[in-house]
Amino acid sequence: MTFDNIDKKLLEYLQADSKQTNKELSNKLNLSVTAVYERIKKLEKEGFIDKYVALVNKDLVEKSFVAFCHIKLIQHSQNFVMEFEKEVKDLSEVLECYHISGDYDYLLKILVKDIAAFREFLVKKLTSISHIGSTHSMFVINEVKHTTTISF
Amino acid sequence: MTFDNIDKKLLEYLQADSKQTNKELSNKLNLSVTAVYERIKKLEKEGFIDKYVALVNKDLVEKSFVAFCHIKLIQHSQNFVMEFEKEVKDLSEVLECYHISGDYDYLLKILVKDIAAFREFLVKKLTSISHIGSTHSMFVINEVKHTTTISF
DNA sequence: GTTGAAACAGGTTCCCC
DNA sequence: GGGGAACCTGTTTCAAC
Repeated sequence: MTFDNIDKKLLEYLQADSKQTNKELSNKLNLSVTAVYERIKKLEKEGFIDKYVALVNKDLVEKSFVAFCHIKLIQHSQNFVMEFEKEVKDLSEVLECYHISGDYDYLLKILVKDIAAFREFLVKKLTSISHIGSTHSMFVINEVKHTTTISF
Repeated sequence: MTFDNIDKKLLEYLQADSKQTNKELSNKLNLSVTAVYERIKKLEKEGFIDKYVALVNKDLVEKSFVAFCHIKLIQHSQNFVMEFEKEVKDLSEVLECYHISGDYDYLLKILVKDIAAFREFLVKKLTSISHIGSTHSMFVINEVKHTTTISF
């Protein structure tokens, strides 16, 4: 499909603020409202836009503690990998989980209330998951940058 | 301020899909449309909702390569830290940057087109930033989980 | 907090170029 | 593909309970 520079601009605007009206977008893009509307519908239909969401301030809702956790599995048989990944997906404290190259197998981003809640999570939930060998945690001291926006 | 269980439910719904109508939300929450409307406005005004955004499918827009990059600074004087953080914020390939505990000072999440683009980014942009001591990169083999939703 | 209704704005459709 | 106008759905405001 065609995906031109106007579409890229449009995606950048919608990633910054999805509540803008088509009229506002049409001004920024020098297009008519109809054209903007059709381009957005096209981007939605073709899957360029996954979904529209509200981003919540984690500090105000008492989820201020962020940690990254490296995890090594005991074994790497397909069964072990699949079971581990399935169980991790069900943990609401785990916002992100990546299978990565390097010394460890996985990198997890964890969000909880405070360090006590993190300890609780680590002991009660994470390390009780099947097939975990070792873990290594890093605490976030400061969030320097955090965006969901892909730039073109 | 009051922030009750209905507000939490409401935030969960809006984090999952911010394009729902107030009528749909009122059904799920067993509230009137007016009540939903007022709660949302309250959550926006008090800062619980940072913003509304579109989430873009990175693979369709040719940004399929994700890497995490550990960075150690040469020195940790306030000037060095501030300069480094300022420069990192301006790099569009860096979606996230955290000051963390542990062997390295920072953890960065990088998004680019492919491994060639990553090499380019590393050599041309990242390592030319001031005060960087050493770096250590980990490539994402598979994204097991990735959500922006905070659970309550 | 609820209901209902009125006013308005924006999304959506249609027809034109 | 883009533009303009009509239409229609959802948001916003308000009054009364």
